[in-house]
Amino acid sequence: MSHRPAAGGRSGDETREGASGVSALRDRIAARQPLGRSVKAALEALIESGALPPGARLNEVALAARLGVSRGPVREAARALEKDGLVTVILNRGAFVRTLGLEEAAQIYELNAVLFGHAAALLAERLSGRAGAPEAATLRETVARMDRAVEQGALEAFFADNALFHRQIVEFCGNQPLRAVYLEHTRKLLLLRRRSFDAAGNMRAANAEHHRLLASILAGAAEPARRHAEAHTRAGRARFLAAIAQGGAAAEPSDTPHEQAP
Amino acid sequence: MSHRPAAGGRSGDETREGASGVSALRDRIAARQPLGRSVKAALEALIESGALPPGARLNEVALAARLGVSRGPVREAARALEKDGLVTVILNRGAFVRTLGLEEAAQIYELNAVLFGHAAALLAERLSGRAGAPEAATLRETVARMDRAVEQGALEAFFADNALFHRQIVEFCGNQPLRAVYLEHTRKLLLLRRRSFDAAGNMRAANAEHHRLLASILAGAAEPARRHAEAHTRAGRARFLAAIAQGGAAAEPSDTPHEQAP
DNA sequence: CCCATGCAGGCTGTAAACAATAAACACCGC
DNA sequence: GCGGTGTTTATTGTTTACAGCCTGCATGGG
Repeated sequence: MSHRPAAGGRSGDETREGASGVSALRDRIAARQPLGRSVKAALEALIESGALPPGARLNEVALAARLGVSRGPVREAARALEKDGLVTVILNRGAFVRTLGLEEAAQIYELNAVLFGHAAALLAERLSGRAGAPEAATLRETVARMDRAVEQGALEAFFADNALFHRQIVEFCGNQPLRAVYLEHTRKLLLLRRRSFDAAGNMRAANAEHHRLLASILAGAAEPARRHAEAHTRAGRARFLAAIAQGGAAAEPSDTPHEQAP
Repeated sequence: MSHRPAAGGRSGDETREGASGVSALRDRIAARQPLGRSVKAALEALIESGALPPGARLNEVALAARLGVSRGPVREAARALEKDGLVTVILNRGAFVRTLGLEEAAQIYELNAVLFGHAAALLAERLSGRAGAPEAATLRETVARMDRAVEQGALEAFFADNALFHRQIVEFCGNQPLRAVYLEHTRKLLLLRRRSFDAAGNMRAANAEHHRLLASILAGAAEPARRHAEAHTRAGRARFLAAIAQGGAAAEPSDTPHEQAP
């Protein structure tokens, strides 16, 4: 089939090439998904990296030019980000990177505590009596890796496995909508705050909480697992708020020198 | 300001008018919001009314013509609906109205039970010691209206106030993200199942549960309120599953004569 | 010196054209 | 008759163009 001039994808027709850095998107990533999807990922990266700080406006034409696509996919991505809660769009004004207020962040932690707690309880029930289940082994491995990271003071590694541990629990609990909601809100927290809160000292405490939680889950004790999971999340909130209080780099919309929504 | 030819909005330039029924959208609704928003609402109405049954495909050009707008806003609305979980889009194939499987519906009920339970607990704490709070009065009124509806066998009225009661509780609990998630998933359940499950007999039972729940909340008893709210939601799930089991009109994707995704 | 008004520019909202994919159909060889 | 293949057609993905809105600045009046 398709004995057409082969077209060679769409890499050839872009004569006005490298306008700037992030480009080169069209050529590789567009492989098997709508462009809007790739653009959304690119925008998320820009937000995470701080290139688009909270309060900044997403200029459609500028971003389109920068990514080497037209405004359509950029618009689509912006609306998707709005649904994800990362930006807010105002009629005829455009999309702005949201600033996560302290109040809202605290509420998200509260929500996450309930969700994570229930996931832990569900998982404990699922694993009850099946200590040899593959999920159990996986969780044990993850915690073991975190132990090593703590010993070595490897912050990045700990962060990664910490996120993985939480993800695995909500994954294994079996409730898909719960998993989706939890991950969505966790990502919101991660993207919109500067992740400078978890000092090395807190790493030890957090890991100890992980051990207690995992023990309850593996013992099949649903309610203790729920309590430990909730307590762990609320402890995370406390760490976050404490870091903010002592002049942490986050939340307050006043320190963004960029244009921002009224 | 704005002493321009007054333009009269954008109602004048559409000479090729009434293509079909649902139209007339552009002229009125577009008042102060992007068209995509209005289109999304229109599509939701079409889904709820059954004009777009589960499994049906959303033809962009057809819908655009029918609503009297171009494909852009329709696309935007379709993507928004995907984020809401009402449709799934497949690359180069389009958007299809989702069919809510029994499994997933049950999981959503489970999630909602936890969320609603926590909302009730939070609200109980908030109202603890403040029996005269305006929220308390509002809730009492809603339940009173439901009492009357039950006596008169007014199903529609009961449904409306039932939804309102739940909405008020998550509203008053003070946690905005929790409220958003709960309402989103509740709407998903409402839109994707034929709401034929709640027979008149169940109405009485549900209302009794409302009374118990409200009593706990007003008494400031957080944990009992949580238990009642969870039980109420799970009872709703049981009613739903029972209705399905006895040949209810829902869920199974096999009975949709329309084209559907593979 | 301060404030309101008029004006210009940039940017978004919407529409319509263009390109490419995927499904459906008809045709051909076996 | 049947499976495979080439072609057609409808529909989506993307780009480009146009119209209106909002904002910022300059200008004139109080």
